[in-house]
Amino acid sequence: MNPKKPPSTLLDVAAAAGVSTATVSRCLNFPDQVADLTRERVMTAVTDLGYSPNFGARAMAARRTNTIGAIIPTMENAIFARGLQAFQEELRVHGFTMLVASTSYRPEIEDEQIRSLVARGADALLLIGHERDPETYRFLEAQGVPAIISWTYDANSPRPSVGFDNKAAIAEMATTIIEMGHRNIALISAETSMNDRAYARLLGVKEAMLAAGLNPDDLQVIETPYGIETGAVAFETMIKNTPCPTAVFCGNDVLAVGALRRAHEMGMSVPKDVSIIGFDDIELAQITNPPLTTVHVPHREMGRRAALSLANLLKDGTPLENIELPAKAVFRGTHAAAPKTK
Amino acid sequence: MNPKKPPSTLLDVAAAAGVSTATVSRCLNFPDQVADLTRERVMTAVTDLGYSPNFGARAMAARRTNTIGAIIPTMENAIFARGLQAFQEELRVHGFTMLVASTSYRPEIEDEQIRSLVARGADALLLIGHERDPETYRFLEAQGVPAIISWTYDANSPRPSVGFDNKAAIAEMATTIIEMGHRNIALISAETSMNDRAYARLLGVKEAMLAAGLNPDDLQVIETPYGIETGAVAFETMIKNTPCPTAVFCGNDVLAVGALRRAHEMGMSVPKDVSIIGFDDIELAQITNPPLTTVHVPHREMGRRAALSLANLLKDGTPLENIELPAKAVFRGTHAAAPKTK
DNA sequence: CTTCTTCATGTAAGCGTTTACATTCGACAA
DNA sequence: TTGTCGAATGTAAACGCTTACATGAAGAAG
Repeated sequence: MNPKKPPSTLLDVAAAAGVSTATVSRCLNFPDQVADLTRERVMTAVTDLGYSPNFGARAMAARRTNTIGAIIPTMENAIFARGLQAFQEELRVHGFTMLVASTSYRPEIEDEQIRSLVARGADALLLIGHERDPETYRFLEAQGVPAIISWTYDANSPRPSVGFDNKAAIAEMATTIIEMGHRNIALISAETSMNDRAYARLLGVKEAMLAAGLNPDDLQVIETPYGIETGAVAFETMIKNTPCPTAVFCGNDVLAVGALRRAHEMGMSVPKDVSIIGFDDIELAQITNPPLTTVHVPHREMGRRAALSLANLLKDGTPLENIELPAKAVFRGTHAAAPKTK
Repeated sequence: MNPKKPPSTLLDVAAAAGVSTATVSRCLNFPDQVADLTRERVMTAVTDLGYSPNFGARAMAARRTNTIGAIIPTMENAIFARGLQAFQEELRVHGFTMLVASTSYRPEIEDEQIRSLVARGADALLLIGHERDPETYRFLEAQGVPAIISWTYDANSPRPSVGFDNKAAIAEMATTIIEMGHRNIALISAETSMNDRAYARLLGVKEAMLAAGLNPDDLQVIETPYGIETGAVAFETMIKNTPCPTAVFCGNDVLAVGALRRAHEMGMSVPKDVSIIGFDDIELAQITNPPLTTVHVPHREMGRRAALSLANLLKDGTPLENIELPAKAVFRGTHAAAPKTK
């Protein structure tokens, strides 16, 4: 369509302003190192030509990008949205840019995305959960790219993280629920194979059962991909089991919302007939009817702290710490004492 | 911590494999141009060294990146999630990678993100809505970066888009609602100043009112940022107006969900006391109680078609087309005839 | 046994920045 | 006047890759 003039370069700007490329570069990066008059001349040339620095070239020459990559399992629902938002905001304060990628909960895609972001020059990475192919960690080390783990906390992990104790959080919730008389417990979980958060939550429920004198093996578990509809389907399957569970824990709020909907569709009353418990406390949890009893996750604080840690690492070399944040049960409307009739 | 060996480069691999950098490069990009034996040797070296190509250098040398940027207003809720997902999937089929950025509905941030993605080498862009500073369009043209507009369709626009007619879609819905006897109409809208979709939806409602013999100026409008809570607040304000609206349109489902919740909290019955109508038909719309009457937007199709168009443009130079997709009203549970009592 | 092809590989010139180092030019102290 | 110093600017060497072009070897054709 156009004569397709190639975009202008530093050299073009330098020529237009009658200075060297070095001066232009300094104008852009360290404005105070250059004389006021020159600076003005250069800036005019920049806007006149619509100059925009080439990121690749810049990254190559400067050997850093001020970019931090975030790799999350999904953008489909709001689970990570609030945390990421906070992460980005804090990053921005420190002069870093965020790049996001999502994996659809698939380890091989995660690996691909990690490599892609590193290749793109990410100075550091935010990753969700500890569990991944050791090869991937080796790769990051070889490339010299630091990574912080989030959405989970494990005191014993050699890798720094900022998150909460998934197991303890759900165990706390489960303990209370069991105290309310529930004996037949079910869990609709995400697939636990490559998802340590999901697995930790499973363990947490079992732990609470054990502590309460129940047999953890009696926990009925369905693993399913995340989604409202999948949650609904799982709930329906679950509820037809014998013994029929009176308390259904869900790996996250999205599943719980699906379960809740299906419960209503099946004519059940929540929480009278069955208790449904979520995890995450996303905005969704407050708009269901009744509002969802769930485990509150410190989304924003996690994002903020993760950003802060990485920014400090990149700026002054402050080593990453292992930070634990509190997650706690919030009791709203979808839990109640176990129904008497049995 | 480590001796911080710098990551290995093409040269390292070449040395390790005993070939030239050109051969390594060919191995990676055009494997069939190189002898089997050599290729094997090179590939071994690649994995041994944990080599990962430097994207910046590659982009600079090859003058393209096979990357397409998508800039959306928000990731906070699922409004754009499904469309983006489809966009990405289709892109992937054609060998392109997607880069996402979000703007929080702020034009100046959008401009920043556009520049950032272009600097990062995006070969093309997906943008939401037509309306933006002409300067931005000039910039894109100067940089030779094609962009496709989405989530809206305007036959008269000089810029190619793939979307639907926001005005007509909501007008269709409004016409039906008015036919059901509603006379006092309200609209909870996103801010219309730099959001042509929101503005078109406003016009659509007014158009329907006019066509039905009502006075468009009687439309009660509140503009508010997107969010469940903001929707709730706006609804409460709205409903206290005189005359009290019997039908409340919402600029999107998120606002509508907030409105619906507040209606319940205020002890109103929906749709008996008031009809609430959303827009977008995101997953959320089906889980409310009652399920939301809303305008269905062809999210996935839009994403797919946009990706396809851009891929074709980039591959064979097929020019972008202006594509209109259908959006249509879906009547679920939150609308009813206007209440008699007045 | 030449001469031509063809295929696999090597050579080296960019791509657009940043930045260490060199240069220039006044101002100011001695 | 001379010397010194610092501020402003210029010079040119990377940075890691792709690719047009050159080279060489091995067969095919004459």
